[in-house]
Amino acid sequence: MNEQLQPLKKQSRTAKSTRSGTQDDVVYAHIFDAILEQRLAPGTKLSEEALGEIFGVSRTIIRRALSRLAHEGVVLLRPNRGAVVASPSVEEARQIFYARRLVERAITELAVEHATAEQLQELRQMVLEEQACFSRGDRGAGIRLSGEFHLKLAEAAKNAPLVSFQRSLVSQTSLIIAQYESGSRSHCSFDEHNRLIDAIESRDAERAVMLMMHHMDHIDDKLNLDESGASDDLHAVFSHLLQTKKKPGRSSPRSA
Amino acid sequence: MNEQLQPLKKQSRTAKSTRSGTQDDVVYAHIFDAILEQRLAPGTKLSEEALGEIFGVSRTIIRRALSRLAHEGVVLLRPNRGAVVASPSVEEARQIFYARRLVERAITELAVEHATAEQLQELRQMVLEEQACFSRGDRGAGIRLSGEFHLKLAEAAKNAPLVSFQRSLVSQTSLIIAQYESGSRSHCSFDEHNRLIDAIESRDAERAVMLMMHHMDHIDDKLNLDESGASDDLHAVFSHLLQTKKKPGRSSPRSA
DNA sequence: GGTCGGATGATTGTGTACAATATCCTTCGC
DNA sequence: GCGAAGGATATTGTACACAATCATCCGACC
Repeated sequence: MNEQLQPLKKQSRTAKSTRSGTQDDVVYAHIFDAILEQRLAPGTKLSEEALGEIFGVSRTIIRRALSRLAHEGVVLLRPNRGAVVASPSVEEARQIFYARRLVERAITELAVEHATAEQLQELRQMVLEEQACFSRGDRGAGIRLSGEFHLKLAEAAKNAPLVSFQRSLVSQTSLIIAQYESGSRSHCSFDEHNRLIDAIESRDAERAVMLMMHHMDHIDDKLNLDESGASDDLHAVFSHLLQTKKKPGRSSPRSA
Repeated sequence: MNEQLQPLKKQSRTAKSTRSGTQDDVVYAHIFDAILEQRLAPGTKLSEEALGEIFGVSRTIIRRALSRLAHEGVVLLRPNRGAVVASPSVEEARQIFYARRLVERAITELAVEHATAEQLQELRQMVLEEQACFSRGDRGAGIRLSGEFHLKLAEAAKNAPLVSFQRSLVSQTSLIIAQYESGSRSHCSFDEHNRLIDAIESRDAERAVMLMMHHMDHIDDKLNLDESGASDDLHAVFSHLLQTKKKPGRSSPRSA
């Protein structure tokens, strides 16, 4: 399973800008990208020693990176049993999407208020890159860039706590998309992203929020959360045999 | 400055239930409590070696605990320069309160929908404890318990990402209260908490949300964020001399 | 006299060794 | 043949030692 990760020492790659230069940022970014681009499947065990050897650093660094990833929810850290790539359940996915609608709405409103011309320009640039990825057939990078678009939008909202939360939500959303996406391609249709930028640029909060909410609808419409293929939760698999059934009860804060 | 922390090995104290028993949880909880109860003032340097000696563990454990605290925003981790207790600026406080209104609204709606009788009972119990603390004059523990009330409410909402975010927001809010609170006492008036539980118990979402929003109003009304006493930001201190002034522009999502 | 520069001390960053725990396989008993 | 108990192996948890970096202080130079 080691070949799925980039060898090492190539920090000029797509992996996040490696701002402060400290080693664990590089490791963090690489594993992060690998998970989001689905080069690491959900449930894969992340051995500290193996990762350390791959990246040429000690377990100390790996451990820190895994800790950060765990805090963001893309890695599950089981005490004394090591780390695995997270595999969100359907219920967890629902909770994440609920939170995401909430945050995206607020971010959109704030972005309409605070986004600078420069930031809007950067957003347009990101949409172009995203489009290029999908047309190139690089699905993994497309999912990742699509997520980074939403993260960039959060930065334009100028609210640090929301940015931090959004980072966690976007990461997990990407994981969910990678896991539950049904057949149809063209995920975050870049067209929607572009129209969203238009609305923000014209400072039309109402329209921007509407577009964002529809965008969210389209994302989870493409997922088949209702009939998840395989599950490792025995109770969920055999739930139809149990007497105390739980209703799915889709709860989306669209009316809020 | 070492005497401000509890000696060690007293994990049956008020510090969080110490669930998994691992050492760093204990250390984390103790430092966390110390900060929230204002036994550690904002800006205080948190030396790894000193903390390690106090708690009788190695720097490895301390480092992990500090890392977690930094992720929650109550500790600032400066590369190569050590950790300090966070001291949120006025602008950061505003952003935190904005996010908190957003989250508290959603949590209240979800709690009305999902809170069990048992959870409501636990909430009432917490209000009693909180009340006891304030009447006993233990201001620090009062602030902390008041925060834990809001955290417990988040758990009743049954949305894991929101709980996690709320934990971070509540921690930082406590820090802000400890830092900016103006004269008047009786912070989170327990009465408001009680009425909130009533509304949730009667499944009256509209009233519960209204009470929660008023509760938020009362909290930041008690803070003097507009005329912060001292600041370490020179630009902020002498902003009236600068030509390009920034308007404060209070932005609260009350109309959302 | 003030400021720049270098040496010194302290503190954090990283690697590694050892201990504790979980997992897996073998073996024993039923 | 199946299940359970025990040990062997591998992996994580913790402590510690060394390297790198930063803050401070003192002296020299302008």
